[in-house]
Amino acid sequence: MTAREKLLECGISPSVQRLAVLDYLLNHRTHPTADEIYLALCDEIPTLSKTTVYNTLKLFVDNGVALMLTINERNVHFDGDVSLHAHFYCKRCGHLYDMPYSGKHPSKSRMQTMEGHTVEEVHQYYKGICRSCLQED
Amino acid sequence: MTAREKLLECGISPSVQRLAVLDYLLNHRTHPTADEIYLALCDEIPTLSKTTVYNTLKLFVDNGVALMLTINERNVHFDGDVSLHAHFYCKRCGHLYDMPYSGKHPSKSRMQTMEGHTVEEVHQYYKGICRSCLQED
DNA sequence: GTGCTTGCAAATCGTTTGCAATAGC
DNA sequence: GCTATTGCAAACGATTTGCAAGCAC
Repeated sequence: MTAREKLLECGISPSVQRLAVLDYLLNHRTHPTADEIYLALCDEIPTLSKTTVYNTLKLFVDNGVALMLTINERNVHFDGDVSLHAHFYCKRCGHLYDMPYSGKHPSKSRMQTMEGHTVEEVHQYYKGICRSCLQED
Repeated sequence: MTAREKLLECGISPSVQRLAVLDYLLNHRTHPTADEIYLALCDEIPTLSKTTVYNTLKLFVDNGVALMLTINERNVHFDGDVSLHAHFYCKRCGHLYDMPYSGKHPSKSRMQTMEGHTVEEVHQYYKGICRSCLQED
């Protein structure tokens, strides 16, 4: 499915800016911050503003097109892969790795109830020192 | 174990301010923010500064006395319960509930390796609408 | 009296807001 | 033309920093 089709499916009108942000998310599985996305797209769309990037990412998160990762307390990171998976955050270099999810998988129906609460999102992450940083020691 | 003993055990000198913050965390399982802790302790310790609360919480997190919860992208919350458990965050009221951890429990030895990374912390949380907010609908 | 701890004030910076300009049907 | 979208500039607010004063052994 193309980025354009994905947006149309969610009822989001595919403006140049929105397509560029979604394309970036789908082609760069680096869990970028809003700022990283903004800087990367500046060349391509010189008039792009950071506000639009923030607006667009919020729209994507609200519509289930992207995930908001709040692992790093300084910046929010975004993930275009909305499938159930975990992350590993390196305290030394700040890199975010994808990891398999190790918890109970929620039932097929997207909505699940736990202790009376309606669960809409499931998050799991690990923190530590990544293998790349460990090699440098 | 008293708060004082806990601090001594970790090699943290138990100042009035540090004891007050730890006491607050252990007696209020509400996952408070730095600001909430500051406001609550202002009466007790009129000279307390927010900087000291931030310094103290950082010290606690670095020494495994408290957990830093970055679920809410606006404020960091803190938890004096460092045992392995999950959280539920209500998108409507912002309340944080304790939940059982549903993933694989890490091995007894505190350090665990996953895909070559050294894991020091494991986090799991859910987001949705809590039972209290659901009743209001 | 030396080193750790505290606390004020200012700075930082990621993010949000207000609002006017623009684009697309 | 009307509505949705964009983007600038300013505001916001949680957290950090620099540094001087205070405390404790």
